[in-house]
Amino acid sequence: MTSETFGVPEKPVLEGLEATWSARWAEQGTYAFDRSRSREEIFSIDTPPPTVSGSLHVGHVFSYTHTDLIARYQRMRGKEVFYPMGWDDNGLPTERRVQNFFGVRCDPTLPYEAGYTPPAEPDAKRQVPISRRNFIELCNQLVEEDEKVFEQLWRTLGLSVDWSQQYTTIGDESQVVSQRAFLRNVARGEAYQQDAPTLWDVTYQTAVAQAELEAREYPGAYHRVAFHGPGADGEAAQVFIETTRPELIGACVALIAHPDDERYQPLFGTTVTSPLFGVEIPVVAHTAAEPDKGSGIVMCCTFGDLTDVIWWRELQLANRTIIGRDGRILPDVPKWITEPSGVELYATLAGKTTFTARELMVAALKESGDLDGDPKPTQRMANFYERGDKPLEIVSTRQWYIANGGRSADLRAELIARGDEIEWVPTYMQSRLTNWIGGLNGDWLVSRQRFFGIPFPVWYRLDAAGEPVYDDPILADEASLPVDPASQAPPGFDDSQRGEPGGFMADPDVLDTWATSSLSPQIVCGWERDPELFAKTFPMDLRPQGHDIIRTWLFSTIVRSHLEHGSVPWTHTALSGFVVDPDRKKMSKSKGNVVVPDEILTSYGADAVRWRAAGARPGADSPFDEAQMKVGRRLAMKVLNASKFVLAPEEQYGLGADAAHLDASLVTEPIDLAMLTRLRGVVDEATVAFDAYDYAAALEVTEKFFWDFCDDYLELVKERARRDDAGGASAKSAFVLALSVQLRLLAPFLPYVTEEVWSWWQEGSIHRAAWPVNATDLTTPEQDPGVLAAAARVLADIRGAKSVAKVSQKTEIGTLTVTATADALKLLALAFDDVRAAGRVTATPTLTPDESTDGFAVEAVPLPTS
RNA sequence: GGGCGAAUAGCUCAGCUGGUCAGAGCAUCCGGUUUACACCCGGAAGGUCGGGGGUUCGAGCCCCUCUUCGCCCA
Repeated sequence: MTSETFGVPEKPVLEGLEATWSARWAEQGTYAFDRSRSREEIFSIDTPPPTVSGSLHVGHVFSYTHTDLIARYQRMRGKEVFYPMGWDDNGLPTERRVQNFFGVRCDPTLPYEAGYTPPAEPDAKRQVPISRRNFIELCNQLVEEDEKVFEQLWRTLGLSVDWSQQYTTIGDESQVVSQRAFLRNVARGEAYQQDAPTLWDVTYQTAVAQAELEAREYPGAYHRVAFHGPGADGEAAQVFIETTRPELIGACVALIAHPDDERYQPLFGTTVTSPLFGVEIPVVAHTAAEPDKGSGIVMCCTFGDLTDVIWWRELQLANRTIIGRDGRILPDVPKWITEPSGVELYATLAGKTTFTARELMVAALKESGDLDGDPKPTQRMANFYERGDKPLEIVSTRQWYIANGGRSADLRAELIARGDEIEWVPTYMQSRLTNWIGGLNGDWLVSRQRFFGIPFPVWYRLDAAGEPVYDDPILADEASLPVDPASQAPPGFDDSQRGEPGGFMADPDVLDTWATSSLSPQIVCGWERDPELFAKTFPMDLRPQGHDIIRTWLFSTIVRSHLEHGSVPWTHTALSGFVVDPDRKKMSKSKGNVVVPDEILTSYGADAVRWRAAGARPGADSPFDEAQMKVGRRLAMKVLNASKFVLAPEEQYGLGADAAHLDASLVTEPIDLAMLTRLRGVVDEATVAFDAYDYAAALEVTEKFFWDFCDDYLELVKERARRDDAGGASAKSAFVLALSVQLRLLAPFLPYVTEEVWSWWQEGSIHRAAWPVNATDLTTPEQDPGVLAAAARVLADIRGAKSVAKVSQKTEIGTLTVTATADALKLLALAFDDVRAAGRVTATPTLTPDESTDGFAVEAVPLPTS
């Protein structure tokens, strides 16, 4: 084999490696999944589908790199890696992006318009209403373009994904899986519909699940308001409550105080009347009332907050809804308000926003004298939908739920136990799941009043009056999935009966996006579609994800798998931290501190960016620091240059070593053997670290060795390596043996530069090569690594002497005295010729044994330069 | 208020079950045009390991407590 076949470039560069090799990998199917392998040989990864309507930032780049490190390691260990990529295009983020991008909005009442073209100059403020089908077409069009951009970025980054295995959360396969899983939940009684108080976002006009809540500070004011009771002797007595929401007085159903609160004990069981409306209100006791808050007695409404819901449920209070889904006061005067003045007041509130209604109420309370003092401003915690900017209202609506343990202690215990079956990286993250499950207080609300999502495979019969019969839904047949009930008629009906009395109507809602992504293992593994694949990949081996979505994605995936399969969805989960800006603040678009991945990939190269990502340990947040990328780039560059030096022919000033030198029997020099002995330790450590998903530690130990290899060993031995004798052969063989092992150890981190170098002298892709194993890759005899350490130590002191003398490192050493213990000197002697050559020691050195010395004492005197 | 995590050189972090554990890289400073590499090489300086207690022959490492920061949940 001559060097012409492969060839080492004169001046290797990093530029262009991404384009060259990502194309080659695609062409040669380097990362293609071979499904003929057995379950034991397969490692399956439940990749997080990124939200395509968002933009990728450097945090994504880091966490996807972390997964890829594991994928590449497992592949080199001989596993067939099942590594698909998904795109999360389902749901509200896409709707919002389509609205802004095209300047349209969905109006489900409009008819479909074939060949519709959106406005040429989109105006986000004047969105053109279009039909649901047109809207969805635009969603599909946009996500397709977004997904191409994402794929290109992932390919450049070098993710070893099998690109033939892609899915989207809105795609047909996801629809089939989501609908089928839902139908089975219904059949087993795990999914049900209920008319119940629901957290409602008035902006997006949709129900919101507990997991999507976010508590935020919200400015408000305490209003001290009088309710009226009969005094002891028939005189009117006043009971003061403090509320931040006086507009809800008309929805008041009870006043509640703590049972031990002596101030209010006489009132329990009696009634008072509400101010302005004169409605009779019971006074009751409940332990959730806080005596030291405000006046200690609180007004319970339909519904001001989640505590009101608890009271409503536990105390069986009346339902007095006055706020509609649009967040405005309902138009009709409620039947419980009968006082003429109350009716009149209500009429002025009807149709107003809660904000306006509050102002009107405050004015009326002031006038009637029921407001005590001025409102006291406060910051209260209010629940928000995580994407919304108005506090959530609680309205009564009919929604679909899936059991998640929120209403069953047994199920909670089972789900917590599933968490125990999973290996967590890092382990402490498990407590976040356990705590979350423990704190659940309601089932999982899965219906959303949105458009771009997977529809419920459900219709409702219409009775003779045209009213839907919700108790007896018509469910789609599994064989007919995916189904769109809005355009398809249920079994036994035809479309002319849609909306007619005696006919049917479609369930108008779509499934929560988490209801689909919670099935990602079922989607990618081919549940019910490809039983052979499913058996070989499920339960999956690894779920990588961010720690911020443990309560949503991780938890809901466990729920679905537990309910459907009675198993965990995967055996391991690895949680990535965030990339934070240098001030340790989370990166977000609104703060303007987002680092765009393309820029750093272009400036430093994929290998350098991956190197930096690998330095962030699992679960730990990592501040972004561009200076760090330079270090990764330097490592990649060093790999190129050191490899070139070893492999290039002599006419290129290389050592001319090649694959033919991969012969352990040629390595005879003690220092060469010592270096390889140390490398064996590195292989062991890196392997142990990777097995524990600690890629950062694997990189650290490998990198440390590599720099020492370059700076000390290579420098010590390179003169001898040029010789044409046994000593030269020993060095060349040691070089290529060490290079082969190190390239493979670095391959998961630096896939481009290691592949490039591998191609100079080896057949096939390094990424399909075997992870180094000492028993086969490093079979040289054991040698005390102290030989190398001693030589490196003395060489460092010689360099130091030249540095202090401010002379060139080329300067010859005239006097050299080394003092150390006899044993240490013995080790040094085994490599002393190399030390003398590397240090340019021309004079005869003096070696002085001294058992009292610790380490080496070196005195080196450079010769004066002429 | 509860849970989890973190606090080690100017910066980013290693320091595994207590005994060469006071380290690395970056930045800084000094020096070197060295036929692998100026996208380089060598060298130096830098910290009473957040504060206070305790356990121990011995503590960044274990226990208690306080302070600060981050995330999650109330």
